Amino acid sequence: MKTTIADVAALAGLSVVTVSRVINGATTVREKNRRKVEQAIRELNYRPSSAARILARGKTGVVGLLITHIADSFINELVYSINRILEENDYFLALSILPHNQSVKDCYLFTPDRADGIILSTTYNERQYVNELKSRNIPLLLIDNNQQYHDISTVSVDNFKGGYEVAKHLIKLGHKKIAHISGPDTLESSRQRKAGFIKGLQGKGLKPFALIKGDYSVLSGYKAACQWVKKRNLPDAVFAADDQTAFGVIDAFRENKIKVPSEVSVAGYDNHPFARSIHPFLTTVSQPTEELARISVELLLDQINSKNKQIVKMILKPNLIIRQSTCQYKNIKTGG
Amino acid sequence: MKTTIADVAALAGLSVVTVSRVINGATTVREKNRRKVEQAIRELNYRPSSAARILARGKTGVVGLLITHIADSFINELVYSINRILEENDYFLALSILPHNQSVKDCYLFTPDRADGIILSTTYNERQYVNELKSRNIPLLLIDNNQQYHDISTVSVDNFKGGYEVAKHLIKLGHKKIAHISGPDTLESSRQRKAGFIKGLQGKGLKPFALIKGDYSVLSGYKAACQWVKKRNLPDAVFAADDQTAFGVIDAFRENKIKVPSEVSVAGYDNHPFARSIHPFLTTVSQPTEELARISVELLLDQINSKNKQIVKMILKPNLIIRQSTCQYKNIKTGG
DNA sequence: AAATAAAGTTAAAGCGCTTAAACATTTAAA
DNA sequence: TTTAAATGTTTAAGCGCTTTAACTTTATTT
Repeated sequence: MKTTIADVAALAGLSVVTVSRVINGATTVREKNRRKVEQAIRELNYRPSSAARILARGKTGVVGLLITHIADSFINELVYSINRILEENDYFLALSILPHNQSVKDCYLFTPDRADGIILSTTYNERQYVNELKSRNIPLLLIDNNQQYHDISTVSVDNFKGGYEVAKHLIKLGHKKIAHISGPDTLESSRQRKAGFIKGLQGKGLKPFALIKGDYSVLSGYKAACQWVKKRNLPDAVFAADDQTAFGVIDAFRENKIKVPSEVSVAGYDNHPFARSIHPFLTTVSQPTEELARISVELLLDQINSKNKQIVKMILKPNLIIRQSTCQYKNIKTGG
Repeated sequence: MKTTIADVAALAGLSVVTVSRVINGATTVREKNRRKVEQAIRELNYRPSSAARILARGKTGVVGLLITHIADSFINELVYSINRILEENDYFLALSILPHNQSVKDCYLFTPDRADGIILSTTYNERQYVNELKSRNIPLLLIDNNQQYHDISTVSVDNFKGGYEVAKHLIKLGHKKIAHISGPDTLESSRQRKAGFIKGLQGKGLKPFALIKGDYSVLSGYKAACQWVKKRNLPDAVFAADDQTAFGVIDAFRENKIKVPSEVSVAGYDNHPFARSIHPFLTTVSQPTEELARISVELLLDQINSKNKQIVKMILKPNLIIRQSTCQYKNIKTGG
């Protein structure tokens, strides 16, 4: 009932070994016979059983990507890039979702013989997850998280630098009263962006106008901005720890007839797709997703193929994208 | 080097068959021996090879979910729900991404022995994808797409009804000049929402104030609203085909000092997470994700286990969620 | 203590493929 | 034609597990 390699061999009038050679790209097969085999495969709509191949070869040809959340534009791009780059290298991508509070051990990718290596991307619990995955003894790479205490390779983007660059940009525009709405303190990315921002100000002898604790949400930005409006004490510029927060800030200012950027400049972080469609177009920081994906995949494949087993910690540079939501300081405050 | 079931048997002082029985939950093992086996498994950190099991049993215990895009709040919830429900049924979820313009045949899940059944969720090319997947002769279910011409089971949400309900709601509030900004005509969901909306108006003898073609984006809503403002001819209410479009509409109105909802009511579709954080909170239509996931999984598992091979076409009802962006008609137009 | 039921064991086959070895057949080069 | 190189074939083992069958040991009943 199930067509096997033997069926193909029979139809092609050749041996199973020859068919296997064709499938696996051996060069020792005459062109004419290769054609016969390919024809038979097509006629029978044959595809080799992955389980049998994995068992026989001792490797899967699969890289697993373990992520904790998917509805996030950054992760989305990352997944696409990783998928494409793996394809270029004749590997498959298997994606696995790790719901909150669930052990890695309960997930698809944890079972042996599903993947030759795993890329982990998580914003929390990374220590537990890494330890659990390490117990599987499989090549592992942590992406977008440069925790230093793990003996595994890591590729991430420099959030400190991102925050620093935003500060530099806003200062250069002449702003002095610069506020920051951070993300959750539990996230390394958030802590780094804030630290970079503060450092950037310090370099020019400035202190933050305010440091508000947010949570990477529209609402947290909205509320922070409302507070400033209420106190009639507006900053010259706001650096929101992510674009969603920035959207909330802009929203609140507009509701209160405070013009962005002429009265207050606003910058975000992430280069969310909306950043190009909301008004005004948002000044933000974009992460080099493509590069992040390529480097991660290459490092992991090297590890899988034992080309290079060294632990690598790589930190990529983010890019400041200047759009319409930030402009030169003008001192025409109305609401302040 | 690799620990196998034989190693476990040796350490436990029992036979391989007994170990296999414990692993597979057979009831014919004495409690004492079961403990021994479990202890040995723990000591050796043993997990059976999935490839070997699949090969031996002829089934994978995996359900594949094939999706075309992930950064979408609806899909996100759906994936989580499906994952959880599969878990309850002792199945694993394997997720596979299908990039634009790529054949299903190139993706992870298409290879034999990766999954016992596949759930497909796509907003385009569904005919091609379904045909390619059918050639694999594997239980298949199409989710959120009630195309009638496929001989496969389908579970979807009634977009027509959703559009109809929004129309009814807006009419009940006293609005007469009701506009619609649709999604792409290539999407069934968009066509249905529009059709339901028009039908809803017709029932009360109304015609759409305008039917604008959008594309499920913030910008398309923004532009449509700007046009109305420019012509100084505002609708009483706007039904945007999705929440993102609605966000754009609200954005444009606010920029032009037109109050939502007191001057124009705005309704969206999808119950996007932002719908609860943007101001005003958005009246929208939510889809019964949990139910969608549960029914789909159950139907597919029935098919896999040959309990029920019938083709089922199920259409679930959406829920209108009334928030702050729609209100009673007041005739206080300023911009019209 | 004998009879019966329950729990384990050994042996063997098989899932579908890859890979190596030894040998046989073509084909191309000398 | 002879020889060597290139292709194929057959045979066999093995990847790690499940499952069945036949049989043995251990526990439970009467």
